[in-house]
Amino acid sequence: MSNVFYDHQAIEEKCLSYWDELALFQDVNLDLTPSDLAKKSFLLFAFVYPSGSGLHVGHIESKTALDILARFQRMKGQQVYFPVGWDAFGLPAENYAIKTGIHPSQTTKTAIDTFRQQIKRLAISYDFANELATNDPDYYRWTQWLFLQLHQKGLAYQKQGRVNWCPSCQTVLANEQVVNGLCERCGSEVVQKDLKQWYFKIKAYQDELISGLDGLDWPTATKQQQLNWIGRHEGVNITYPVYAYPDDGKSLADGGNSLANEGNDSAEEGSSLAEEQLNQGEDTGASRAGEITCFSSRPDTNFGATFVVLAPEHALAKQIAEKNELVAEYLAKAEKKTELERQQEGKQKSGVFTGFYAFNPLSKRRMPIWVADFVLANYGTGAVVGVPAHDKRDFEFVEFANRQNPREPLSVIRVVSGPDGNQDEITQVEQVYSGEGQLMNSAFLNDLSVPEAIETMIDYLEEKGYGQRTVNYQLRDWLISRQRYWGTPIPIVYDPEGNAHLVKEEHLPWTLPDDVDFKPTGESPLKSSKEFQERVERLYGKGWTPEYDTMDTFVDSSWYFLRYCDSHNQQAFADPQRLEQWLPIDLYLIGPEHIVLHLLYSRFFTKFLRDEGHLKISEPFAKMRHQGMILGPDGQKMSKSKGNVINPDQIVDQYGADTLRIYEMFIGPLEADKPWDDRAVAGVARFLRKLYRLAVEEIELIAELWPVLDEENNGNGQAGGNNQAELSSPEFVGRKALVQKLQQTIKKLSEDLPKLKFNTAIASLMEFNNVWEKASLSRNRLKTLSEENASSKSTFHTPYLLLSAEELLKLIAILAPLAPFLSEELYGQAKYAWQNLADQTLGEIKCETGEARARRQALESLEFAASIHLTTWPTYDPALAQSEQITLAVQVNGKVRAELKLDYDLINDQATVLTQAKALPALEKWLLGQQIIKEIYVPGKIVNLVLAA
RNA sequence: GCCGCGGUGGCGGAAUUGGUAGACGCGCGAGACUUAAAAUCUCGUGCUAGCAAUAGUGUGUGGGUUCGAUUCCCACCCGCGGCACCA
Repeated sequence: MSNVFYDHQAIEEKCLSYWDELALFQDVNLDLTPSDLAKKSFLLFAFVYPSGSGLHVGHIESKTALDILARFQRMKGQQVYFPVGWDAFGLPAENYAIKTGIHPSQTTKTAIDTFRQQIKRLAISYDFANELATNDPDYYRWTQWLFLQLHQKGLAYQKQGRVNWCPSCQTVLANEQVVNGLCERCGSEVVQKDLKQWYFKIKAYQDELISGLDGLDWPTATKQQQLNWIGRHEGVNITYPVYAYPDDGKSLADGGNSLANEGNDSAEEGSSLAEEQLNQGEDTGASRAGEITCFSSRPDTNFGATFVVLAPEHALAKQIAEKNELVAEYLAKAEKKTELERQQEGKQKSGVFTGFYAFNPLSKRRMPIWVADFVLANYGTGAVVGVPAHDKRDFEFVEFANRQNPREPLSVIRVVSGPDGNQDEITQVEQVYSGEGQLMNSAFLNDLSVPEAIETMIDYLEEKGYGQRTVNYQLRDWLISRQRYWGTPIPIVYDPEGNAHLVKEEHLPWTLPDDVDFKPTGESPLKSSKEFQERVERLYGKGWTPEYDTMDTFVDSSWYFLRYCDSHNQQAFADPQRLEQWLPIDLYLIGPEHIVLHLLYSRFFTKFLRDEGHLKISEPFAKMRHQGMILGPDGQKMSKSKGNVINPDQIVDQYGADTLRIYEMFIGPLEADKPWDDRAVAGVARFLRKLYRLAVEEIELIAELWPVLDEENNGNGQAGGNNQAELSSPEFVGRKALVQKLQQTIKKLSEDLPKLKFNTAIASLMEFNNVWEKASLSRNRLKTLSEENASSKSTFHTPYLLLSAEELLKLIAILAPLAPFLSEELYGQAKYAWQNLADQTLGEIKCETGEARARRQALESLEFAASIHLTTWPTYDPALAQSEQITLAVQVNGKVRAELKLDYDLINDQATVLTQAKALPALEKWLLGQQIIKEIYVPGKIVNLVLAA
């Protein structure tokens, strides 16, 4: 018996071909009946890029997690849809093609085949009948269709402008793909280029992308990151008149108006010289030179605004540069800087004075206008007012500016008091205060709090016509053009005059040509295709040309879940009823690295298609969770260069797929990062081997013992008609504890699996296994003992069962989602061993008693499904799962001093519990001569006796 | 700087409507089997003192609330992730 060997290789091979034969979970019916609708569960795993190196252990973690859930839900009777597909376009395959000359379609196909084979080997129960790949014309035809729809609504547009360019990848990048000034893919320094590119107008949905987050069951951190990225800021756009002075000699085109009647009403004492000069405008020769609008989220501090700064890209800055060499020089320098250089300069301020002034009507102050690259062109208006007392950057800029131009220093005016009413002058950067406080030096705002002052000020500005309430967003439109080959062609053609036209819908899929030269030239590789050019001229006319750019692969991967609803549909991207039935996704498991880009884009597409009448939902992913990363044994992120990569194939070869699955689920919470531990893998393998051995022994024993079973062994653990001696026999006690543990384990798994708490679920199975092992051990001892004694003709001991057939089947069933191979094998063995017992063994048996016959027939009539994975999830009996006795901690003054064994029936009997507790011998020395002033009993939890001090 | 998450034995981690901290696994120690090793099995294992019973102490630090705090509140320290001259 103990030589039972779990031959994982043979068993896995056998199961895989058996499941293939059954087409288990393949091609599920996606047309739901109304009663099935409530039970539908659409489980989605992040789209995978099929890289050449195959599946890594990180993939396996998240795939296994969802697979366990899928299998569990199926056993619970849910209608589960668990599809798979490939994010197959992308740079690595193309770069590989450049190096080797092998066409990306070839490497991609090979990679997908490898992935699919590895996934099957791990028993991930995907529905492969609906598999899709983004490089399939059947798929990208609808990606292109989506482009057409967006274009027709004005949400896909072409724009000339400065864009991020990766010199190594030879393509533009979206803002989201630039990380700290570097290309997120290859790490090269990103430079700016002026190009005409295609954009999707995601900003059209910016408000809904915020409000839509409210009802979603997503981790709060994820929601927060999306909010940060969209970056909504309320504030006010304040417009200031701009003046030039004759001595500066650079008046702008349309100047000439005097300041005349500006700001008479709120005049304060102590006007500075500058203000007086301004107020006397005409006399000093100041001339009106247009106006400038600045965005501010802190208009309450506007009395402390002492200067204005323009971004180098600002229109006014460019205008000034035409007549001012210093400014022109600065703009030229700023333009050449890369994102990285701007960032590396960090807090090092630079800038140049323009010679112009803005007039602050509140403080009656003239504010010198500077140009500096710390102001961003594409946020707000590209111009800001400087409030150095309450903004660190502004203060640092003042320090710089006053070195640069000491003849006309910028001043620092405190307008908000600090904590404890601090009103000190601000002379050092450490004093700059951006927190809340009382307003000061601010006329009608004085003594108001910051929020009050903001409201009062905005109302005032609006009333006076100086400003207008505004909302700004950090989100920018999505640049989707890529100068690469291996992607979805943008369905646009140009007429001979260069005007863009949509490719006609009947020409979709607008196929990616094959005859291209991959060598990067800085231009789109599609330019080299003869076929592409000929196709356009044939279909659209002489002199017409195709759009040579392809789409960002995020376009492909941000609507795939819709296609899953109906992957083979030739008439539409999916059938409307299917979409309505299956969406939204019930659980999306995705790595934290996709939180910003992919999710934002997917939500944008969903909202757009809803507005077009194709979808009824506004949010695609009702519930989302993230898996953590599996780190190398050294606690570092796995990477080839560090040599700490674990190869999953090798683990499967050595220990089997179930071990790998359970190990990865066991090492820690799904969402946490956790290091790989080789020795712990072996521990999991040991656990499964023991479990298998115990189960096989029990299966055999059940089959062996049917003719001689007695009541207590075949029952459900209840006392029945046994006498006292039987009840207290070790085998009865051992069996009873085991059955109780089984009930508790079913309960634990039923609760933990839907919550994705696989680590604790597995721990409870291990606990069960430990109890089982101990019980089995004492049974074997008894057996050995009785065999020895049998020869000397003393007491003969009957072998006994620890688990009944039904109980064992329950155990095998709860194992099924976690260890699909092991449980299928055990299920098959049980079926084989227990069916047709009479045929197998009756010949050897002299006489079958009536009772034994009944037992055999009961065993034989157990119904077996074709697979354990087609059976239903076992139920548990709460009464059986509950121990009859509980152990209660008894505290004295909050410290545990004794334990009280308590019958479960007495759990609510406070008086008895307290009496029993106080009588505990262990408490004697603590209570002796002490007065108890308070007795606390929390039913089932604790007793605490509080003594007088 | 802002936003978010976290800090528990030698290690991964468990336990939260406040109720015996350390489940489960790894490692480690002792023992059994073996000529020996591996494998397997048994017992032990937070720390300190003690042969032991036992006592003290213990969930990043310092306070607070409570009969009782890993859990709640306040302040701080450290780590991780995201965003970042966003005015």
